Amino acid sequence: MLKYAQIAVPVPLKTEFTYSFDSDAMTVVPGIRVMVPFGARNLQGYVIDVLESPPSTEFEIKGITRAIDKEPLFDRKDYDLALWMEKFYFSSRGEIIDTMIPGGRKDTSFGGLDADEAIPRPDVTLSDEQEHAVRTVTESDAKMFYIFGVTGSGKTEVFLRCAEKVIAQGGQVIYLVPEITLTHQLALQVLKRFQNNVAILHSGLTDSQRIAQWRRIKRGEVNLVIGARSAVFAPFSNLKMIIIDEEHENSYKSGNDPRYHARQVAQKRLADCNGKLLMGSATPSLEAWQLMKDPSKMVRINLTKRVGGGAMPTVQIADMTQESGMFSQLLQEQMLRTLANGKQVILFLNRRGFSYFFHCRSCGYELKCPHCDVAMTFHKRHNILQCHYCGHKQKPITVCPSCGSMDVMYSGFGTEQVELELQRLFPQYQVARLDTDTVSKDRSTIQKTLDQFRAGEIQILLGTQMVAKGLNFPNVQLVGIVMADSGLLIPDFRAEERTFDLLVQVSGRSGRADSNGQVIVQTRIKDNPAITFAAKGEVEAFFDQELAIRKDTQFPPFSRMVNIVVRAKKASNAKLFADELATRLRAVLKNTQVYGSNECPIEKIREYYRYQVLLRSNRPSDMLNGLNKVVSEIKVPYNVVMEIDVDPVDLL
DNA sequence: AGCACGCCGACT
DNA sequence: GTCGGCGTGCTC
Repeated sequence: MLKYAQIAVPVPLKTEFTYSFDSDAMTVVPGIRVMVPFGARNLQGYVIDVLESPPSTEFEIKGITRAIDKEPLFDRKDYDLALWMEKFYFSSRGEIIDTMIPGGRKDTSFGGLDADEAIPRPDVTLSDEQEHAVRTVTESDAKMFYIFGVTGSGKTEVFLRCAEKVIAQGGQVIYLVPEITLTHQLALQVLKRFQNNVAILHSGLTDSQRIAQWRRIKRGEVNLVIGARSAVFAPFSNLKMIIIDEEHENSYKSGNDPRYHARQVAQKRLADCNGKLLMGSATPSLEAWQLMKDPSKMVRINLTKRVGGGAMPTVQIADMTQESGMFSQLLQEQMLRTLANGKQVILFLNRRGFSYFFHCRSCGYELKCPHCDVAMTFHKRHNILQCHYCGHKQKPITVCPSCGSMDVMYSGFGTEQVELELQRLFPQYQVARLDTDTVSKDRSTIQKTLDQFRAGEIQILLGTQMVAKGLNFPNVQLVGIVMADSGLLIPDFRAEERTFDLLVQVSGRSGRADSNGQVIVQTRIKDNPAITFAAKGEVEAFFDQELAIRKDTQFPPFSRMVNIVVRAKKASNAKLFADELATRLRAVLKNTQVYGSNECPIEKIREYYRYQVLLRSNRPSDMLNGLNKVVSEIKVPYNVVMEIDVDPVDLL
């Protein structure tokens, strides 16, 4: 018999499409994937509904090519969640379902760090603090809990015990970790502990492996799921708890089209099933910090002691305005001393490459990527200039392309240059560099480098973000932050929060086994609160004063924001529409400030000129409802692209 | 978002 | 004369 199906397709259109199929020839039920002809292409679609007769005959109805699944991959509740996200994040249901179900969009993450810290120690008895934490979470009627604990205080063990309790009572648990923390080692440990009761959505899985895991979850064969951001969609039918480890991490917010935040989705899911949200970090987001002030909203649980013993390191600041070169006197001396004692050093710098700016001293010309409004980074090893935004590569130049002068200079150093300098200054020691340039070739290099470092074959480990988190090397006694300011110079109200988080996390790598840990923070702005508070180890004081600033200035969490980016190949088209949009928004939105349109901090990326309109409100429903109205009414020209980011984590 | 169609410039 | 640039429109 000829039947019809409503199908969502992964395109940015907030509609479903009607297709026909012969129910005698194929089985099509809601929740399965099908292949459908869509315009000139063939797409994977998601069956929302099956109908006996077509809803309209205004258009030509095409037939479903084939059914992909036998069993449904999602149900009505999942679909409702997708609809909620469609409205909340201004996305399309097709793209949302495509992100929820594995095998759709590619997960761009690559894992691989050896996060010893997260490894549970099954047989240890809990400390009093941990014991108390588990009891509070499992016995209290509250719905949100926050484990605020220093690095190494045993949060993971508390999380796992809570999960065990929930599962023992017949509930199901999702455990979210930041992308880089989900490692083979952690996976093995959790597997050992939960055996075939856990599904691990590891970034190394292939699409079909992911689907296989998804089916196990859907059938209720497991009661625990561990994974990064998108694991928040795991299709449990009796979900009772979601755990978010390292809650402050930005990787919980998706950077592309449904720009969802896993924490928000988690809250939505839990509200619908009356489950508990359990989060934790040594450096909570200010949103969480604010909520913790009111125990009726979120219960705060402190873990104050490192379980393995070991005191927090001492922190010194090196004022780089008084120094020349990339290493301060202090850092050099202490490195020598530490190395001479047979101890190891980790150096952190958040910039890869050799140097950053090409500048002509005759005419002032600055070299930028031809496709982006971004300086090109020089990579010495491959002797190439590269754009870190679009990947464009070109030959290095020695003459100014504008005036022909040879009086040019490269400035601003990255990890590649630091590595060279280290080899020059400490020729008797082995240096290894860990950043995307040294690692992307093959993933095993990370593990190999870390193994060599652990074995003591390498004495100085230099790296970007990659060395900031999770590493636990007992023999590391000195951590140097080569340039703490890099994150502070960007125009973003979260710059200080992020810098502070990073400094605290990196500092946590020093002195894990004994009490002689040392951290040296090099900076040109030594009085910046992010730096001074991190140096003193005053975490709570920093968050309190930062919260006070946010309150005064009415930034989140005391308001909500939406960043609307309008981009087009021709700047004038982007600007024209952005202005029109801003005007409409100003006319319609109540209790909302509308800023712009303005050029984005990065004006051009990949040949697209970018303008932004920023919204801010302390009556978010007014802002979001009004925005919905404007967006549905306004006509976006074909030559411009509009991207709406609700609760943005950065404003670039 | 893709992909096709269609209308103007510089090339074998 | 055509190849191909991107501006415009559409997708059951």
